[in-house]
Amino acid sequence: MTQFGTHVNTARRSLQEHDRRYSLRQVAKRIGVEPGYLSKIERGQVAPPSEAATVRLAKELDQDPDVLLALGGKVSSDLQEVIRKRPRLFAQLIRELRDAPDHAVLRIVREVRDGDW
Amino acid sequence: MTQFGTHVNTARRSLQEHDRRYSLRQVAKRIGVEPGYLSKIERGQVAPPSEAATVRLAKELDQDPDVLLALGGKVSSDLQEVIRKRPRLFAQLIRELRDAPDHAVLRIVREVRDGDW
DNA sequence: CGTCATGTTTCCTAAACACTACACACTTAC
DNA sequence: GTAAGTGTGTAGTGTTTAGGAAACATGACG
Repeated sequence: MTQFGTHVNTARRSLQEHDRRYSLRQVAKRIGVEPGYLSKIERGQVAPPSEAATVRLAKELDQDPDVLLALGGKVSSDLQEVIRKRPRLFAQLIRELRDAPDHAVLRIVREVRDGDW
Repeated sequence: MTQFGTHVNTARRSLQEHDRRYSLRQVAKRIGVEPGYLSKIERGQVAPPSEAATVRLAKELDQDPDVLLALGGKVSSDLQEVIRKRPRLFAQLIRELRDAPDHAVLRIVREVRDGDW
């Protein structure tokens, strides 16, 4: 289950092809972790990093933070906070939407965005 | 920030009034923790318990698990799983609904429940 | 009085989490 | 050919999580 590592490695190497500032060492330095640690992360030798480090990594590699967090088995803490503020409401909504097809959820997103409440 | 403890204590004592099977010790035994631990939980002397223990406690005290988890600063792992399976979609939806009034969210819940996709 | 049952206090800990430090081997650039 | 840069391996660290064990104090009951 190290989707996380391979995903990061692939993304980084793809950037590295055109820009040698995306070596493991340089990326590690920019996101503020030790090279050895990032190496192990990419090869799934350790668990995915903390939320904060994951988000920095996602930004650095131009990835969607929520997706990368998900690959790391996490959910963004700001989303969790939204749920925790109105647990009954959001729990019900999310469970209701668990098996809904993407397009149905998307339709709701658009509906809400066009703010007709 | 020990909303959790006082909430549990209040709920338990209110049950205890009419039914002495809801002493701290007996509840602790039924949910499978040591009395000393539950005591500390109720007085906020330790952090809220794990998700599993919180859910057992909620059921025992006839409380909504999602609400009690929220008071403990947690979000049910089954909800997290739903989000992690389609992170972009659900992240967008939840952020969109962050500031929506309850009745607007409820309307959507009903809409979805009446399954018109 | 003795013995339940109640809640509380103190002390301890095993496991998981999130990393750092540093030495190593190999390639590339000049 | 050496200096710089690349990725990797081994070992160890501090912190947090999630409790358990056992003794203690208090009150009610028969």
